Amino acid sequence: MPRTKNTSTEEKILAAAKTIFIEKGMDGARMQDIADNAGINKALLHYYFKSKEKLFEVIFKEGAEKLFSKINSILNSDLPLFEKIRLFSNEYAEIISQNPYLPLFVLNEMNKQPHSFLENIFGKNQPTFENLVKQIDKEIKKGTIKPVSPVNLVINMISLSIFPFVAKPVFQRIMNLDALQFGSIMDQRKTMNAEFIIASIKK
Amino acid sequence: MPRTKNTSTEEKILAAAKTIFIEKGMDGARMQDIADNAGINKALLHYYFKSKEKLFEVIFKEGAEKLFSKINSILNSDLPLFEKIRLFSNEYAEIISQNPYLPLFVLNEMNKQPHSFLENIFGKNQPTFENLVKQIDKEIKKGTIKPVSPVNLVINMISLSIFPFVAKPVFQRIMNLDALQFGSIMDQRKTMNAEFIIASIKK
DNA sequence: GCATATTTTAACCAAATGGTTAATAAAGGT
DNA sequence: ACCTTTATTAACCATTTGGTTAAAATATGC
Repeated sequence: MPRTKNTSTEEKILAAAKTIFIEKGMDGARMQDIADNAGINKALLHYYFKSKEKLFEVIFKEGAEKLFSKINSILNSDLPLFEKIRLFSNEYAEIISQNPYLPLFVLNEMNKQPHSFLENIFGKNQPTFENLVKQIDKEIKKGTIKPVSPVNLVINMISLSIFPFVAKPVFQRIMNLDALQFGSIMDQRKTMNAEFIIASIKK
Repeated sequence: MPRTKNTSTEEKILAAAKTIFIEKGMDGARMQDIADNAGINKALLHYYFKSKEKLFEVIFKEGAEKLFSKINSILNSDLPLFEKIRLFSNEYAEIISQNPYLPLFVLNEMNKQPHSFLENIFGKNQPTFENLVKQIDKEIKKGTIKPVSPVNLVINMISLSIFPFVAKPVFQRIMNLDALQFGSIMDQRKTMNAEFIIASIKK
């Protein structure tokens, strides 16, 4: 049999697990489905990753990383506020466009997994938004933006970026959009989101 | 045995099913857990509701109804635009405050259940936003608001209302908020959301 | 009070599922 | 070539799970 030697078994398993877990979630995913999707024997899953939970942990951790790592790095960078908002919206929209089903997966599991599991994964590396907070305070004093709490600003930016993808079937239905129309609206929003946010705080 | 006669068995089942399904989702929910939560024998679930899927259908339908029915009725009412935005944000925030775990449940299942299931539940009753669209066009022509697509405006309003609850564990973690702090921020947002939206479109 | 219909339960069942095992195949080292 | 280690597989196992059933309890109509 012509086995593609370049993708190792472990990589095939990870790719398959990602597909299945993100589509079905921890509870809905079946080890047999992951094995089939990877084209290997089910026992290999346990040979390489010990248990379903351990395999899930790897996939979840990677997904959470992809989803959250950029938030902090951009929002705490040294860019001017409006540029920062634009960069965040654009880059973040891009990440999510490329992984449209990732947010729902991660959010869902963060709400369902026990606290101990999350603690173990996220550990103590508490992000900090000091830079952003100072920056916003300064702009408020300068009078360039209205008084706004940094927490709510961040919540708004993230909400506008992520939620449309999480609620895709809802919006498609209530607004009667086919997949193509929905896609092009999401494309518009890549630049629009930042302008919405800026307009809402600009004085 | 002193059976509380006022709550019928069927009602007890529905209440328990709601609790378990919303907490665990279709895949994670166990019929035995629902029976235990209702304090009855598992066979009664099938006696009253035939199958897990049928029971789930009832709970999901009720949840989706609660979540979506008000969107249309408010957005298509005859109120002036800004009042409409305020009413929507306030009322919708209230609904979700009172059912904080409902959105994730509904969104999750809408993404996971087969198209046929959703078609069967939502049927043909296609909501229409004609009123709102005309209203927005009029305000744009009058020059009271910037040019904005109604679709994106509605997406923004709903995103800001719902997403913070869906992503509660995320926001609590990245912003280091305890449950109380988070709750008080959500309270602020009940009125803030509308002002954000209005500020973003006002000329 | 009694026959009938409805409700409830304990015990049971078959299928599915995560996980294991023992044997086989392939790779690596010498 | 030969031995050892690593990788892979088919068959198997125990438990869980949605669902059924037959009998018991309760309510209903007369």
